[in-house]
Amino acid sequence: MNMQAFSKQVGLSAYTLRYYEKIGLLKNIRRNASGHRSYSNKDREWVGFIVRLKETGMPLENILQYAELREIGKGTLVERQQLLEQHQAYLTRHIALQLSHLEALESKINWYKSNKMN
Amino acid sequence: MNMQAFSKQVGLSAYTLRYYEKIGLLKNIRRNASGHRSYSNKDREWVGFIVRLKETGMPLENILQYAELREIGKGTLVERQQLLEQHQAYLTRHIALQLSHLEALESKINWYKSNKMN
DNA sequence: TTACAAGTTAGAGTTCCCTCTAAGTCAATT
DNA sequence: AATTGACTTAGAGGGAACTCTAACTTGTAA
Repeated sequence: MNMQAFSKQVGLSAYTLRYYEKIGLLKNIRRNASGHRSYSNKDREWVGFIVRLKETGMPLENILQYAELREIGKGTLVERQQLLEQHQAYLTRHIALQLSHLEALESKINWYKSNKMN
Repeated sequence: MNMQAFSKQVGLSAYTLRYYEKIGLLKNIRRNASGHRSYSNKDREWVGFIVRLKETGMPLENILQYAELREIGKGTLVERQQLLEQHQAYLTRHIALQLSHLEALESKINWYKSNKMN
């Protein structure tokens, strides 16, 4: 799969995909005869996971850490699990915070609604 | 209330508080005889709301928009309510997304857990 | 009365995460 | 043979949100 199609599929610009490769988040992307990148299904899965981590607020540096452990292989399974569990804890806290913010926002909106009839 | 104490209370650095003033997010902060800022309870409430909006992912530019409407006065109640309702919708979607990400993360963690016994 | 802490300003610097530019290559079409 | 379009690279540029520096003032305490 070429750059353009892959970019559309994963929702990242070609610039961003090259950037992720530059910083080491993506490795060993296959090239075709003319030197163009050719993305595989494995690449799609991996980028999908990167996007998930990113969308939940994990900085690229931390994702990179995970990526490097993954690169090393089976010996790092425990460490990777720990990283994800830490992030899970963070995300759980984050969601709780967002929910409380949503409540506060709703009560502010209700204040506006009741103030309309003044 | 002076800079230092206020900074601690609202959880923003003195730098950030000055920066917010510079970009117009904070206005008419009282000054004492020696020209130092003196924050009021109203200021604390307003900064608290700014922080809430910021923590739920609203860009400063949008918060500034709300701030400017607020500055104008009662005539902008409807507009402000609309802004908040848009943000409420955004936040609701955001939380739903985060929850789905959390689920996916948990199933990934479970995969790690079951792979331990290989 | 000199030292120190806490403030002030304008403006420069930093971090994160892209995003774009310039110059070039390659394969397919006209 | 020339044009088109999608790619390639290294490295520059950009926006958001701070964060810090330098030079200065002011009030308190020793």
